[in-house]
Amino acid sequence: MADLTTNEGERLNFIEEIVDEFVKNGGGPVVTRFPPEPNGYLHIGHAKALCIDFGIAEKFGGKCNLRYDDTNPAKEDEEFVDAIEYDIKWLGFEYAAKLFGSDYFDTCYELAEKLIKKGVAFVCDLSKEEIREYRGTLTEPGRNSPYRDRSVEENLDLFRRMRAGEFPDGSRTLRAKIDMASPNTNMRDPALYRILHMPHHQTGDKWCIYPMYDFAHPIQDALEGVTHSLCSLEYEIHRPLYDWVVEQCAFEPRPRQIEFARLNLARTVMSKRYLRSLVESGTVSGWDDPRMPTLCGLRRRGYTAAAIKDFLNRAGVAKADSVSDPAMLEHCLREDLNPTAPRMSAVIDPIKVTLTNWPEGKVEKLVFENLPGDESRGSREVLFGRTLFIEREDFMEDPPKKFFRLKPGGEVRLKNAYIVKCESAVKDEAGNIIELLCTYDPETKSGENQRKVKGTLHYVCEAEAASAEFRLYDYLLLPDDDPETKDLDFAQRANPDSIVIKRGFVERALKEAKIGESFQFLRTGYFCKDADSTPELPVFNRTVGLKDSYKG
RNA sequence: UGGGGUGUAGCCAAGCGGUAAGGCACGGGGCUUUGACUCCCGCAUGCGCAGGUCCGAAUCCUGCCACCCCAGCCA
Repeated sequence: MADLTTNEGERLNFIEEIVDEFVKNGGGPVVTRFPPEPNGYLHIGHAKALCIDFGIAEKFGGKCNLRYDDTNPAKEDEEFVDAIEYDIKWLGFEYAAKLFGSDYFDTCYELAEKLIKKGVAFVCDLSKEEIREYRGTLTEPGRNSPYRDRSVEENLDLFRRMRAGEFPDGSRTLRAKIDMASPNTNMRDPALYRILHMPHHQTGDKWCIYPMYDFAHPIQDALEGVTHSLCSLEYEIHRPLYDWVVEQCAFEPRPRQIEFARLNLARTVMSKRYLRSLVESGTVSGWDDPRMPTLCGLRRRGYTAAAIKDFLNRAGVAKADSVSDPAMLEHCLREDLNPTAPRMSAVIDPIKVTLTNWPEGKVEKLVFENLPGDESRGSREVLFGRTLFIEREDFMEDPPKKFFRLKPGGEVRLKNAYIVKCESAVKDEAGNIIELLCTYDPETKSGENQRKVKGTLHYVCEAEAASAEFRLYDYLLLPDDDPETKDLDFAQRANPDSIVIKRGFVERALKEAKIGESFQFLRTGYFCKDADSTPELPVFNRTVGLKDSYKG
């Protein structure tokens, strides 16, 4: 009988191996969950967790739930709920159910009473500071709370009154009775419930006590039938507590927590605190600034869901702390965009070219394939005439050896048009080159002549040109090894050139492009039309440049 | 100094006692009306270090080193 779980020969990551064994041992349907806290926007690090949670479910024929981890109303907000769902769907994942941790508050409460009755939880009157003092340190054991031995009746009474709102915030907690001498400080009678007189975005003012993550999460998992609760490495130390809760609540079957290393990207900071500071300080235009590692930022930049997922899959899943190279993400992006993005012409930093032997007023129509190699994408007409614009960097007055572009006396082909020769450069009083005077060879029209020249340039003809704004992005952070700034904190390592705005020209047709549409601008890179575009001035974000093997 | 983890190439990452996969990056070459794409070729006598077991060790054993996480009424 065919193996229904995994393809033969396919290498499984360590989590998949565990799940595979689970399934082969008759463990039943696989259930996972993606548990974001609705307190911010999803970023590419969350996308890794998303890929793992949904990927495992899909690979083993199971399901994955979206469950908001909303046990702390002080930090969360409804506004993030919709944004999170939008991003998940954009990535192409479909959750079996949309749930809130707060859906289980009643059950959590009942289980808390159950633990009190079992004598493994107690109401503690110690203040935050006192609890810290009693907890001990990494090397010294803690001391039992003086309230640890209250009777079940007293604990029950106190807990019910906590729920009834009789006590102020911070005055009491419900704590697990585990082991104040445990070398794992998470096991030193951790808090299970705290008092918080604060309305919750889902449950309103029904509650004034809220369960802690460590108590609520395993309960939520078990109640949903989650078989594998996948999370990042920092929760490894919480696993004994997770298992303790499952054990004490007597859940069967037991969900299993497995931890993996979170995604890190070089020159990219993913912490919510840092991203928030970038937004609030105005360093970036918002959470969806194209320089942000948030999914909305990457999307606006022109990154595709397919490329992000491909990158995450290639980066792999393991337990070793690692820092991935953004070059791999960019590779995946180009690979995704290359076969689909229409080729268009755009000149980002223009310099005027006049073809002195081209008849004044004459305009010729050229034919450009929209996507060479894919005839189904059709072609379009592009105008060509006496006045053109090329990239300033495509001309050098005194070029090095292997400069295949324009130079005095040199020839290049203008893409899909003619071979032109640079006769002279016109300068202003300051010596800046302001125009190139060239001649064209009428015998060299594309497709009609075999004469070859080494370089081919892109251009936009004046008759064709529409003004456009180009936004060129770079990392928000300076390199780690920059001697000037390497020891500074993130806030002081901001890259002043993380955005460079240019004004140039594009083919007229691009004015009609839709917001978010991606193109490859010939010889320069992949760009996507930004929402800031107006009918008069289209704006293009550089998603990623083309690879460039020219060593100037 | 306690406990929990992790160390394989510049960056990820396979490897599960039988003689170091793959991807990215990088270098060289072919093709090219995008210096793109694509196609060839190269890239760890070596697996944190030191011993040991074994015919044979990245895989097993011992010791050491480095890095990450934990002392929230955050998640």
